[in-house]
Amino acid sequence: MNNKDVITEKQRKMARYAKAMGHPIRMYVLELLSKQSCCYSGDLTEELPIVKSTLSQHLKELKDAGLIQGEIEAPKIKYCIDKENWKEAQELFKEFFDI
Amino acid sequence: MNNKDVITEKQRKMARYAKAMGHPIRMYVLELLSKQSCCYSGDLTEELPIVKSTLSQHLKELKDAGLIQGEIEAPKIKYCIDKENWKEAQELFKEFFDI
DNA sequence: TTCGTAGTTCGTAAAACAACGAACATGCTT
DNA sequence: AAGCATGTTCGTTGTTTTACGAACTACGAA
Repeated sequence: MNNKDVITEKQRKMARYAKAMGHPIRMYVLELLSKQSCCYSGDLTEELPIVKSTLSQHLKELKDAGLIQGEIEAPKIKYCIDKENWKEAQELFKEFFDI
Repeated sequence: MNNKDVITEKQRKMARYAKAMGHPIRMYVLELLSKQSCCYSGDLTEELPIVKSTLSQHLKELKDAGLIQGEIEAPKIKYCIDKENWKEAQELFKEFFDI
């Protein structure tokens, strides 16, 4: 109906991923996970200059964006990259930056 | 230098670029400019479902993030990719996604 | 000089984000 | 059952983002 809707689905998806990556703390977490397969929230709270509730919110955002996933490993939660979406993001950025 | 600051300069820079890319309108503009070298604000207002003042704000954000630059060509303003920073972003994302 | 075009800036309002501490939920271990 | 460890959720606060229309600025043309 709206012929002014020129924004593509790819652009929306990339914006969604990019937005999730738009905070230093979240970039830190993503880079860590992309390199070491998994980690626990507690590991991060020790290293990072934020309290656990704030970290929890950042992790939730990354999860909502689909970039990471959490697996219960009581009483902890193991976080890893969501490989499927990670790959999609990878492809999108690759195509976007023409690399 | 704060030695408790585990967040790297690269992570901060990427977060800054990612944040600027974190909106569909801005992704649209960036993709357009990455493909056609330049455009005018008026061209965009016609295509996009937002008013010119809103577009102006988005362009300002892209400019502040360093991803685009504007050149006065009275009475218009010609927008292009900021090639130097674009290249930096390219490298950062490339390294980050390991591509 | 006055008018029109092209954009930016200002003022405003609603929504989203970011951070914290307190309270809560969960599931081991005594 | 009671306590502990690990996180999440809630409530609050202040900031930032997104969007709009109105007002403004800059410049070229009539």
